[in-house]
Amino acid sequence: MERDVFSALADPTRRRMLDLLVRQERAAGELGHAFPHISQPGISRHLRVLREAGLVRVRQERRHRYYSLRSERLAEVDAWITKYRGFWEFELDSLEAYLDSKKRARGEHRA
Amino acid sequence: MERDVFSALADPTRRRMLDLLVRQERAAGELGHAFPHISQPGISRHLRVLREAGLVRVRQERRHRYYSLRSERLAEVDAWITKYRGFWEFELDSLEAYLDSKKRARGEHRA
DNA sequence: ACAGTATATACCCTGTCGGTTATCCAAGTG
DNA sequence: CACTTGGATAACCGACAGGGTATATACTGT
Repeated sequence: MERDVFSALADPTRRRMLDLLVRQERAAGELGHAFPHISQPGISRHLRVLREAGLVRVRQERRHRYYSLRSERLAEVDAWITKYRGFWEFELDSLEAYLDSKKRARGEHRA
Repeated sequence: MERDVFSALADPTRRRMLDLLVRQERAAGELGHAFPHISQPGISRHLRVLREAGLVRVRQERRHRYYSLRSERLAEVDAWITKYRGFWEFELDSLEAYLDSKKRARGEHRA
């Protein structure tokens, strides 16, 4: 338990699994069908990692185990990256300003 | 080259390095001082991973190599997580609505 | 040219990851 | 109860990640 969220997200298969869970919960087997090249135990272990990272929850109904997204941990990641958001907005602004100054320079040439 | 951003972010040391670069560029050695338990080559290799993931750029000046943040890739991660943002806002709304309905229920009891 | 500082690379070792097959368990069904 | 189905766990394996020490490279000042 208590596994690092970022390392859980490091694997592309697991990221795609989360993608599949955005709109609806899905049974483990259903998720598995999306990855025909991975064996059933492989799928099960990926799901375990996601569980241990707190990224999904499971609900048992009849014979099926339905996985669904848990928002909290993803929100943490979002919070982390928010620190940087201001930064790249600044960089893009700089680029824009640079291009803008160039354009203006050209304009002045012609004027 | 061309290394996966998510796996580069999977290591906590590398995340902290990025944190150190948010406000200013820093020389490799300067970054190293923040991690006294890791040897100089270890630091250098973490920086290489960040470089190969496109998360930082390097600039050589005199004897120093100054690392600074590159926004593009972080913006990609942000774009990825954006798909989920709506989701957890929905979940939080649901929670809020639930608590709200409870409060209202209590209110009705008293009323 | 030499010594010193800043950083990267080579090489090795160990632990973890992701995959596989075989097996187990739990739930539903005849 | 025996059988099937959905899914998790166990045991094993090759690849790789991340750490260390030793060494190479690059630039500076003398």
